[in-house]
Amino acid sequence: MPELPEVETCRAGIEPYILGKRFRRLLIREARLRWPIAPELSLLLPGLCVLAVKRRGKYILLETEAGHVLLHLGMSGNLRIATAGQQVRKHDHADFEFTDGTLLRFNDQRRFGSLLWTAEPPEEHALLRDLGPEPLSESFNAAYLHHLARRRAAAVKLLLMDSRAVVGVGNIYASEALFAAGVHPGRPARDLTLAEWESTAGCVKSILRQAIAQGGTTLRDFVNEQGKPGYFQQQLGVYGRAGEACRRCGALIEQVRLGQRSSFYCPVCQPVAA
DNA sequence: CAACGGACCTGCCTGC
DNA sequence: TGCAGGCAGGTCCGTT
Repeated sequence: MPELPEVETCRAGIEPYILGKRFRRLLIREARLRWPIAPELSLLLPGLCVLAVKRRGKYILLETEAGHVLLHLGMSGNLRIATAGQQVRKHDHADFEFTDGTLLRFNDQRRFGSLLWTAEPPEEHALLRDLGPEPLSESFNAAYLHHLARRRAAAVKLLLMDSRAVVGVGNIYASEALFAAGVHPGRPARDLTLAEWESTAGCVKSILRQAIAQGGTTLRDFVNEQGKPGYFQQQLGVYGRAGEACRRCGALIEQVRLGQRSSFYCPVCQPVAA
């Protein structure tokens, strides 16, 4: 479900409810996520304060005096602010309860998400250590991509979805950014010119910024901390639109499979040859 | 190194 | 109506 815009929507949404609050307890209903929730976390968390609510790639980090809670939403994960006594729903795997009564509830149908603890600086954690640059940072630019891709025969879309190359870009926004850039998703990454990387990097940034401004994309079930959907799906140019007319040229949008993921593109706006 | 397939899960939709 | 198969916003891990 969530790519960077949805995770950022979630982070920004929960921040005002939990920043500066003190954990009273952690209730774990189902510990079997991508990795099991460490049982010690229930003992360790009470009494600690949320000093910051940060994001790195698709991870949400809750900073405390003693370490960081690392949250990943996987494909179907979600964080909601619940009110006291609110009915527990299917797949509500964990509740963070604060001393003022605020409840942060983690729901994840497919259990690909994770809830971890690290006492070391989070950037040194095994899961964050090798992550590439943030797409909205200066270091994510054409020169970086051009150099990184010089020996990569794999499709450019797969490079954009490789978290060691850049974080936060998933299946929707990779297709959307390449459409905006006019680059065919299946082109070998090493074949793109510096000018094409210029366009691609710029489009990744602008698409992500627009999606964040719209509260993310809701295809099936993404909702923010209040249970409200995002609105970026109304601006999707190609994702999920196979057989429909390109909004720019009218040609029919095509769908191919790259790295076991559905990929969408306009055959006219995104020609195979540069 | 890079590339690929399989794995982890639940639920929904399609077609027989 | 049931059931098999495919698909879904992620990403780690083992093998070539």
